[in-house]
Amino acid sequence: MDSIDGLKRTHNCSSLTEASLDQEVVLMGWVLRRRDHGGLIFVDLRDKRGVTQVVFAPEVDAKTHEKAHGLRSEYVIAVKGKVRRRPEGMENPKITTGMIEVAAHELRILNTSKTPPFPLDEDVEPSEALRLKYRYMDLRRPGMMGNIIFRHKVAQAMRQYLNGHDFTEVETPMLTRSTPEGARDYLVPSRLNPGCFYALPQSPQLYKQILMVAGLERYYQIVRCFRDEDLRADRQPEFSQLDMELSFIDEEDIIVLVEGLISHVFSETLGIKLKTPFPRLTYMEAMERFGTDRPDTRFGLELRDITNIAAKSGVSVFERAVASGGVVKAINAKGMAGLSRKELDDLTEFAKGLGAKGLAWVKIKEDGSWQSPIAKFFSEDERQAIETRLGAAAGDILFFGADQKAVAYKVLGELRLELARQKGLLPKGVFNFTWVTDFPLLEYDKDQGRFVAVHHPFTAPKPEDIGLLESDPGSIRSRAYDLVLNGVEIGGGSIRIHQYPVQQRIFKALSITEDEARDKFGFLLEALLFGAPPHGGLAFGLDRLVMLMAGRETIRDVIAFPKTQKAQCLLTQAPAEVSVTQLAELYLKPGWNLDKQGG
RNA sequence: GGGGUCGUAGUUCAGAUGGUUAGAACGCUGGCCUGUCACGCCAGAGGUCGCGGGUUCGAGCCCCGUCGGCCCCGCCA
Repeated sequence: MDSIDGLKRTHNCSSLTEASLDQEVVLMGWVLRRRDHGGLIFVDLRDKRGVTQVVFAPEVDAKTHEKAHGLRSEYVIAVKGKVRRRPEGMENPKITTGMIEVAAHELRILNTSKTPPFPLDEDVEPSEALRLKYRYMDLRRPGMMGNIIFRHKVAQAMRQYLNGHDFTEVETPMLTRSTPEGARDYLVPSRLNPGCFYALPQSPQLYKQILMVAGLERYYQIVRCFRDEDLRADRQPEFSQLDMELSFIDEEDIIVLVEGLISHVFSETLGIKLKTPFPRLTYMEAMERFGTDRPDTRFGLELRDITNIAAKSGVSVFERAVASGGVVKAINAKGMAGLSRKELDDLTEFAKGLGAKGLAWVKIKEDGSWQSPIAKFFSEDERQAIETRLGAAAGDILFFGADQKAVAYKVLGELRLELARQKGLLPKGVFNFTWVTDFPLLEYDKDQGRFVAVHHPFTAPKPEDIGLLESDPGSIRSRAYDLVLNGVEIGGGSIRIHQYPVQQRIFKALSITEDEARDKFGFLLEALLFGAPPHGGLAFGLDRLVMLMAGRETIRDVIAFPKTQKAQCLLTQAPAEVSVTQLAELYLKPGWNLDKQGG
């Protein structure tokens, strides 16, 4: 093993071109591959930036050539040599440095490496468990390294834009208090306050509102948030938000600002010019046309309502659904009448898995007739009416969902996505943004027997709806807005309540008692009494945004050290048991791990 | 809490209906090779088939349990 002493790296492995011919250079990095021809040895040297071919030849330096025989994958080396043009016809157009090579006359082996647990070239994808255990090897792969660097660029572009718009970045506490509403908290016991716990923030919501009361006017923060809920491809227990809050603004100001921000980020990092303003949908429109509040607008297959036609048809499941207050929605899957019986059975199972009782379908045959288990129940007029409403033509297949609104929307909304996936209707490299506005402020929670906030309890109601707060809380619309990208919610926010009496009324509608409100949110309520300005904001899911921009399917690929679905870190083995002494200091009793403690 | 799927060599995978000694490719080790770039050629090593139990004359394959990765519902953003 050799020392780095006396050697200075002069270039990285992507920077050498024909402009550097005949220069003496020093490169340092990892051995990606060695092609040993006996008399001549090629090494692909990789560093953070790229790959450069190094040649070891006896006529350049016999000892160095001899030493290069011993190189193996992932050895860390430094080479000193001369940049030369590759012989005619030996260029490699696949790498940026493919026109040149470095003829090494000095080789230092700075470290050796065990044989990697999985190959670092990206032809075969190792299992995720292995990648996470050896994350440092996984991150060496150019794709993953690229993701991490790209994420940094996105964050920098965000900061650059906001710094230029009079925003101030402020850090808020990680050790905060647990509040009701929202997700389950991660708790941290307090040694100095026996029996008391901090909570890790689900978001800096209350702090950023307090900053507005403080008069900061424009705040942002790229901040870690924690939610102790079950994981998904796009959900980690800790995730990052670009969190923003502004004073003296309304919805329009925020939407315009965010469109500028996103456009700047896309332009700076991907070179893509986005078209603004982004399309907007109300929550109602989104639900009725796409069956979800986060519509993927990259393709059609929109939902249509045929409740009034189906109500009178002889199809008993339709009639029953309508009679019990439900709806009948339909999708026209254009040109998909070729779906096989097996495929239709699978789609039916898919629908049942989402709560549907079944999945009715109608194929429009070439002669215009209906092929369907339920065809016989419809009159000619009803068929006509349905075809007209759905724009149906020969070769189409229609799917129906008849149920309570929530179920019918969900089933057809998901079916729409599933059909799009199966038929390849989800183009890569297309970025369809949609604002969704006019969310309901409250929804009734059957389990708790009370209304709960759809967004959070500090969201302002629409002024024209506020009169309904006591009479019909479920119908009030809020001043909340979500930003959706390709069917993924990447941002959400609202105009907040800044007047004490309004906040009081909302708490009351949420069945939060005055005592409880004072106990849990007293500091905010009091702050509202000291000249709180009108304010509102928005938070972006940074991981999700970067994931979509990078064309990945899970946020784990854009997080350096993510956790598994069981919220474990395979690299560090966190979470882990702690000593009884540690527990005692925190006034916690051991013994809750019933399996291992034998009850 | 629930549903689905996967687990076989270092890696990615193949192993119909249960049947002799569990295979391939890449990687690894040794040898040869002066224009390769997924170098080539020759030889070789490498397996508790996730783990435990059961059925059977016989289990990688069947059954039960369990552990782990992933996807999804609920939950949550």
